[in-house]
Amino acid sequence: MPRSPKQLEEHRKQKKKLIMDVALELFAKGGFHATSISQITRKAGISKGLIYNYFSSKQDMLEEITETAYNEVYKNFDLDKDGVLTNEEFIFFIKETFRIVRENMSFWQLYFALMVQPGIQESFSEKYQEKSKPILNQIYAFLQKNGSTDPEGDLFVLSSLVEGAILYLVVAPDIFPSGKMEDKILQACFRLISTPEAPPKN
Amino acid sequence: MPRSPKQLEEHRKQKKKLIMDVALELFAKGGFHATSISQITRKAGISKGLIYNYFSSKQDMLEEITETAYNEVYKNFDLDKDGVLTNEEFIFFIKETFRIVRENMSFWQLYFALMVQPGIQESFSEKYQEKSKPILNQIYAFLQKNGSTDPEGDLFVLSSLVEGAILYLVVAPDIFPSGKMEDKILQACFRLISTPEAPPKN
DNA sequence: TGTTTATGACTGAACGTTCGGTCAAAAGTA
DNA sequence: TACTTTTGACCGAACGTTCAGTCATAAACA
Repeated sequence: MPRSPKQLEEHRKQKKKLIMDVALELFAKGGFHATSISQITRKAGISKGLIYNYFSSKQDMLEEITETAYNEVYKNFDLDKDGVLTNEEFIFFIKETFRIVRENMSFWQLYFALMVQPGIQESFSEKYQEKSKPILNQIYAFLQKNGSTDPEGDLFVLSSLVEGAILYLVVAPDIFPSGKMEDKILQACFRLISTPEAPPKN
Repeated sequence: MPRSPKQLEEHRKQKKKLIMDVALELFAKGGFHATSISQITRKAGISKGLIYNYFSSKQDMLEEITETAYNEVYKNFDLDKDGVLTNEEFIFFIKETFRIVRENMSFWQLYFALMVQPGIQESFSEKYQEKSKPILNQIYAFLQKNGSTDPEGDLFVLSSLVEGAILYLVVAPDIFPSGKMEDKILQACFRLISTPEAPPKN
């Protein structure tokens, strides 16, 4: 249809993105199995067959969507890796987390669905753990630096708190007064990481 | 006539429970839409038709399962209602929560799936909120008693922490060293509810 | 003309659901 | 006791429907 090979590739890229965006939204809202190819094509304004010019199967589509989405997510987490996190960087990290979740609600909805029901995408949990490991390691080091005697356990507690809050944000975004709650979670984090002897001045 | 009505009813009750147990497990593991009636009947050792002597539809089955399961869950939460929670009762409450989750893993897996994807069971989230409201109210009062200046916000933070931990417990039960982590969560709760001026002796 | 995107009617498999019918067991009858 | 009647749990083939995926064809460029 278009002209040069360059333009061609560009066009394919855009079409693929359109399909993936629509599919992600429908998968997130209704679930993978409950969403039909026809629904996707209807909403994307394309034909059924075209899907299979871009993806080899519905399953493949899901995998490409999750792969792309969490690459998108994690490329935003480039705190300088060399040193251990400062307090400011930790605050930034938490705020970034909430910002990213708020801007990719559909993905995070799908994320929880795939976490809870691993049968839908076999390797999702493992892949995700792998991707998030460097970040968790930084938090781990941050906890050690802050005098934690059980950084593993404290990391778990912190993760629970943040993941729980994200779950609320995703499940009930209109109940969640996000500005205030972000601050509350941040405060709670500092309460949890500070050693009992020396409470933080923050 | 044939069997006595008493015997009959008892038998029906048991059969229904068998079907519901099997279905709950499969729904939890594989998801509602991905689980077929045939799978359920195969695992329960019954015929396809029998399902429809006990339930009017697959959807109805899901609704009866969730209704029964969370009645089961909440009947165990009978702390004496009159007064405000003591510290000991609060500790008991958290420990009970984890115990109940550990003993009903399948339900809680399904719970998260239905929370994240409300399309599967329309009224689930609302029904669940209604059931859990009295408990949350008790915690709310407990937070007020403990000097919280923002019990609403603190309740949210506490809920996030506990729900996040439960999510971990459900998603990765073998990674979660449950004994230790329960204690950690409990400690974290007390850190969060204590006023900054007067840290708890616990 | 040759190449590639795009279409949508089509297919076979699998799904939830239905229904005519079977059968073990209890109650009635003698 | 032995035979008949009556019940409802139970079965599984078959139904209509929906699904993911296919393919012959057309349209739009080069």
